[in-house]
Order: sequence, then C-alpha cells, then structure tokens
Amino acid sequence: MSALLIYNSYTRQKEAFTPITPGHVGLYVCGPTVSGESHLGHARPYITFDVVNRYLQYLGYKVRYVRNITDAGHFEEEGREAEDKVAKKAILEMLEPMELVHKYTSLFHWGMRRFNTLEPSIEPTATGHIIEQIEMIKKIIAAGYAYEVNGSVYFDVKKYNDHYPYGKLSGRILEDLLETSRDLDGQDEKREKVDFALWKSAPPEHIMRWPSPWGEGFPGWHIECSAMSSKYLGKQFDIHGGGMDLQFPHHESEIAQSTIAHGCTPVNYWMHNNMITINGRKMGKSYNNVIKLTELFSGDHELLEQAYHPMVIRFYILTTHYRSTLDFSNEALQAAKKALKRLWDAYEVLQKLEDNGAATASYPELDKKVRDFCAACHTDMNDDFNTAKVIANLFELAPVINSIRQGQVPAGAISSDTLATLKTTFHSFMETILGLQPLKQEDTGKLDGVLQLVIAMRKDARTRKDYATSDKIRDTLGAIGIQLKDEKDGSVSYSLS
RNA sequence: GGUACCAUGGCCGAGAGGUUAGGCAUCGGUCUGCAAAACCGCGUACAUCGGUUCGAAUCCGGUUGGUACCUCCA
Repeated sequence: MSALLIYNSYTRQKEAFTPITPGHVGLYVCGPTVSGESHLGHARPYITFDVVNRYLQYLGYKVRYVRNITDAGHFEEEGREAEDKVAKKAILEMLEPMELVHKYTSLFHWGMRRFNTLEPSIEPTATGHIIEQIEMIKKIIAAGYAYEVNGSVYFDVKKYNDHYPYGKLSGRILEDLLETSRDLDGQDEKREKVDFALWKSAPPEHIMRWPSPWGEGFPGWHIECSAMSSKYLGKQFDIHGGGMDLQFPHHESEIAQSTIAHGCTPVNYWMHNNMITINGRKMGKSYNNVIKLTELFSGDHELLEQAYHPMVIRFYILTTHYRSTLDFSNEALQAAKKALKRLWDAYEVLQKLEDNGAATASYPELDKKVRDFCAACHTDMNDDFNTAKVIANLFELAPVINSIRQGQVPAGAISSDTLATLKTTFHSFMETILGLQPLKQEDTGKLDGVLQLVIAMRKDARTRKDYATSDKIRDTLGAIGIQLKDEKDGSVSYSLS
C-alpha cells in the first residue's frame, strides 16, 4: 500500500504525509466571507477539501476540520478608504450587519449541503474571536514585530524578513515587493508598503467596531485565521488549505504572524486549490463574471443553458485535479452530467450483482484487470488526491460491471472475492470518499407504483405487437425525463433524469 | 512593470523520458419489432523553434499565446 503524498505549496513538492499526533489530523481551511452570496468559484475549495477530509477519515485518521466564517468584514488596504465590506453592503441593503451575515451564512450552508459536503468539526466566526485576535496582536507587539500608529497596528514585515523567510510560501522576494508594490493614494501610516494591518482604527461611520488597547477598531484581514487555527488546532497543525489566490498575501501573512506570536511555523502542509475560470478568466467579483450557486442550481443566468444539479458540479470539479485550473462551459457540464449518470448507473448495477460463488475466475485476465484498477484507485488517491484518475479508473470498471450484468461475460468471469473487492471499491470511492450521490430524486414509492402499471400495459401492447401504443408510452415517458430500459431478460427498468 | 504558472486529438481533461489515461461528441458493429441503454471497435494528440538523449508531449533554452498573484478575492 502506497503512502499518502501531499503536494506542499510551501516546499513546492510532494511529501509523504505524517501527522503531528499519530492517528489525528488538524485541518484548517479558509472559509467564506459572508458579505454576499456564494458562487461557483467558492464551490471548488470546499468540495476539494471535503474530499481531503473524507479521505483522511477513510484512511482511519480522526480529523478535526476547522473552517471559519469571516463575518467581520475586511477593508481595502493600502491607503484606500477603509471600509468594512460587510458594513458597506449593510447600508445599501438597509440591514443590520448581523442580519446580513446570518442570511449569507445560511445560504452558504444550504449550498454546501446540496454539494453533500460534510460539516466541519468547528466553524468559528471572526466576530466571535475578537479577544483571541487582540491577545495575539499584543504578543506580536511585545515581541517587537508590530507597531502602533494612530490607533492602528501594523506588522513589521521588513524586520521579520531579517530573521525569517518572508515570501517563501508564495515565492516572493521582499526586495521585489518593496520595489514593485504599486503606489496608492492616501495617507500611509505604514513604515513600509509591505507591512500589513493587524488592527485597524475604526472611522466614526464604521459600524463594526470593538474596543482594544489601541482604541476602537476592527481586526486586520489575516489575523483571524491565525488566532482561530491556533486556538482549535494548536500552534502547529497539519494541513492548511485554501484557494491559490489566498497564498499571497493572506497565507504569507498568517505564517509571519503566527511565527512571531507562537515561536514556531504554524503549518506543516500547505494546500492550495486552483481557480475556476469562465471563458479562460478567473471567476471573481472584480471580473463581473460570477455565477451564484442559486443561479447555477436554477439555471437562471445568461451564461447557463440549463440548471445544473449540485452533484454534476461536484463531479465535474472532481474530474479535474485540484491544482489545475478548471474552465467552465455548458458543454463541459453536459458531458459531466452524462458521465456521472453512466457511472452511477453502473454502480447501481454492481450493487445488484449477486455473488457468483466462483472460487476462481474463469477469465483470469479480466479478474486481474478488475483487481488492478481497484488497487489503482487507492494508489492514485494517495498521490496528492488525484480524483481525476480515480474517476478514470472507475470508468474502466464500468464496462466490466455492465458486461457481467448483461451476460456478455459469464458470471464466474471474475472470482467471488474480486466481485466483493469491486463492490467495496465502488462504494468507498463513489460515496464515502468522492461524496457522490444519485442524480435522481428520491423515489416516493407512489411514482414507482404508477410506472410499474404503465410498464405492464406497455408489455401487453408489445405482446399484441401493438407497437404504436408501446412506442407512444416509451416516447411520452422519455419526453418527460423517464427513460425505459428493456433489459436482456425481458424485464423493464427505468431511470429518471 | 515584477514574479510565477500553463499551452495535450472536435470539446473537456489526466499523465510525465520509451508501455491504454478517462469522459463527452462523431462513425461502424452486436443486441432490439424499431429504439434507448449496454457491450465491442475506431482516434497515434501533446503551441513553435532549437538543444540534451539511443529515445521527449514529458528535461534545458529561445519565441509566441494565455492565465494568476503583486489590491478585496475561493
């Protein structure tokens, strides 16, 4: 059995995964800012790390998965007008900040549930950890790596860089940053442009504000993750995940803050998922090309040809490795939908295959093929969570399953043991690890009763060779999304789409 | 401007010095009353120009094109 390899953004190579505490994993993922509706772009990290979480659990680890909710809002840095994103939106919509935060948090949870992501163990909010953040800032000031100006506190990046490798995570060199940072208007209280805020003094109109040793204000962008991750996972923990766009400056700053406050580097393995693009462009608010989750599921968006089931989105995301960009298009999603249906159908067929009782396989080569691809699922998953390859392996196995079912290959072609392995492999990867679910609605039982009647009537018609009637039944059902399948043995099954 | 990364068959998308990726679509066949589904068969693709090598899509360099980060961002 191969060992789990994780591509560590910090060292830029795949490394064997060894947790700090044997049998346990601390996993932190940067959560959403709940100042607006979640969109397709947000789906990627949460689905990616949901699979990471699921797989670690599958491997037997006890995982503490922490994913924060950023509800304090953040301001534009670098001299632009300090404004709280949450507060700004709140005025526009005439809502209380808390009301707004609650609304979008609920929507986010709704989306995550539809994607069948497991809930994190802890979902801490930034506003609920102001004290922890203030305490951490105090430590950094005491250590001499932060300074106060007019009620705001900034981290001294230049000094930090004299002793620690600032920029290592994101591959940046401080000198370059000092030279190339753009000049932005406004007063700059910071000693250097690269310094970042730990605490920001709140102007009078700012709604969200808290008392602090430096006056009324609000925490800087990066400090919440450092404060909350260390509180729940310890000063050093195993895996920190998030989108690639957070690598700099957010994660870089997290490392700097935590290193000074806690005297050690915070994270052993940094994982970054790549972006979802649309027409080759990153999906983001600034590009005005976002598709909200609600629009995606309802199909109500000019770029969408139809509504897409959450499982299709989940499957589509998982058919690409998490470190590659993923380009969105209707065509690609259509393909994903069909592919998922075929794979899931094969999985259902597999569940119905009865144990053939064959001690040895009559088709040894096929038997070996099945075993090899089942084994490959584990190896590929261990290779930096290569879900794309895992899915390809499952697709290799689908024809084998269908062939056995339809008798193109005899039941004893693969041994009883191999069939059992095939079943557990599909179950583990499809449901437990990839977290997939069937596309069809839950059958109410009543619909099934009706369909059985209609199927029986069609069967009668066919016996009478009344094909006009039988075809009418089939085609009409097909038109409303119920597809009949005439099986080899004369039975008829159906699938809903 | 600085720093990275990426360019794969009609489309999407793995892989990574010599061995099948996979999916979707198309086409042919089997099955079928006809279909659908399923099964079988078919694609010798890796931007371009050089170089290294017995051998490169995979390594090195140049070119072109694209993207991301440097500013809120998943």
